[in-house]
Amino acid sequence: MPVSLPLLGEPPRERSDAARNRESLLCAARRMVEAEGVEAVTMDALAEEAGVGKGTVFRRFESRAGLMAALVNDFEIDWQEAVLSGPPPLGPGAPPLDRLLAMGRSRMELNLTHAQLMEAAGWELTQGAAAHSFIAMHVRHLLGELEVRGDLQVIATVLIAPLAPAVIQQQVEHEGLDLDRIHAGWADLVERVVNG
Amino acid sequence: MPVSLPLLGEPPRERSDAARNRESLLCAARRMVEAEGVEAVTMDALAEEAGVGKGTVFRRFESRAGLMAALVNDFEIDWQEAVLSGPPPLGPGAPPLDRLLAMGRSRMELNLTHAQLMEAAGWELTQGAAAHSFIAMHVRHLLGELEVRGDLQVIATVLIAPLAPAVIQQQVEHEGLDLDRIHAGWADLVERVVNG
DNA sequence: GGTTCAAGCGGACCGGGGTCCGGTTCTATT
DNA sequence: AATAGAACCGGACCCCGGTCCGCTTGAACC
Repeated sequence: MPVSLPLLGEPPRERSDAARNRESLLCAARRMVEAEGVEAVTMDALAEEAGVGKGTVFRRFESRAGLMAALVNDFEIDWQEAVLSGPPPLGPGAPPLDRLLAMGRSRMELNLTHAQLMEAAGWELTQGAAAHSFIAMHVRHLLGELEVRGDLQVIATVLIAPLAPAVIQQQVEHEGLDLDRIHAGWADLVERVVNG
Repeated sequence: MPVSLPLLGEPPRERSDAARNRESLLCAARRMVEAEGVEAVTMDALAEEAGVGKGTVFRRFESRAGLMAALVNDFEIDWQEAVLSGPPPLGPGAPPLDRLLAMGRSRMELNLTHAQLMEAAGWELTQGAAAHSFIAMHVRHLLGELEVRGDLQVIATVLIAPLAPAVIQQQVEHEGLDLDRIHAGWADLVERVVNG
């Protein structure tokens, strides 16, 4: 009979070989993305590159989207870190409006840079929810400080929607706009909301 | 020697059997979507249901996304018709702000109703461009009538982004908001832009 | 009606995502 | 150290989107 019940908050630790494989897979994936682009990262090719079986890849990451999400997660963590405790105006210390505008700019750049990766990660749906909820919370907070009235939950979502990877990519690659102009338009709208 | 050169504007008409197969495939696809949902529409299953070979399906519609786009296109045509010449406030005859708000509401409903179909059609990227450009033009036009100052191209895109199927679906299905509330938030933002 | 040939047709085939299960390896317990 | 059993491993297998190519058919001109 087991002496200690498994604690709820303590998932049974990952075995050492499993951890090794996870690292190996993530490294291989990053290498392949860097060298040949996102589309070249086939689950079979990745397994071979990392020297493991295909089943292992799926065991670790559930799906291709899950793998891509794990890659995106690194950037996401760094970005959230920068927002929560980095230097102003993105981080704390600057006036709320400046922080909001800096957030938009920074997010546009991040989403444009990793648009393909995010799309492959099924961004709009699964993982997007987590990232979205962080950004939405941040934006609601800033809107609150700016004493904006109204349904902040919906307003935050509406302000965030134009930052989506597909939207930015569409404007940059098919409409020939540059980030400065896009951001200026978005900032214009934000200011009207705040001053309205 | 051919008596008449093929006129440039006149693509060599579709053969009758080809036209028959196209209709047959579209009908079968609509039936399957209705009965079993979008995901059940496999290219193999569709071919069998329509009584044609798989190659024919791809000849007609290029890809699964192309097929879905063809299905979406019907609704899209009707909607554009309603905007261009339907009854107010969506169609012409109402004040610009009323038309703009009605457009948002109507589009939200359309996008929510056909969210799965639109996603399967690769909405955000290919076909989305055509639909987007119609909506964007319409919104720019209304913003112009409302004498809104600024970069109308970018502002229009920013106002349209929150209407995207994925965004609406996310709010309705994962955040438990209803369309009335979402539309109210969007309308709030639009009014601030117009009055700002 | 006969001839011609581009257009259409269809199913065998391929590559990639995802599943499964028998064999192997790690770790907790004694 | 030995044992047991859970976690892990890997590759054969399945399904689906997409391609290819040899055969068929429709239509336009004689």
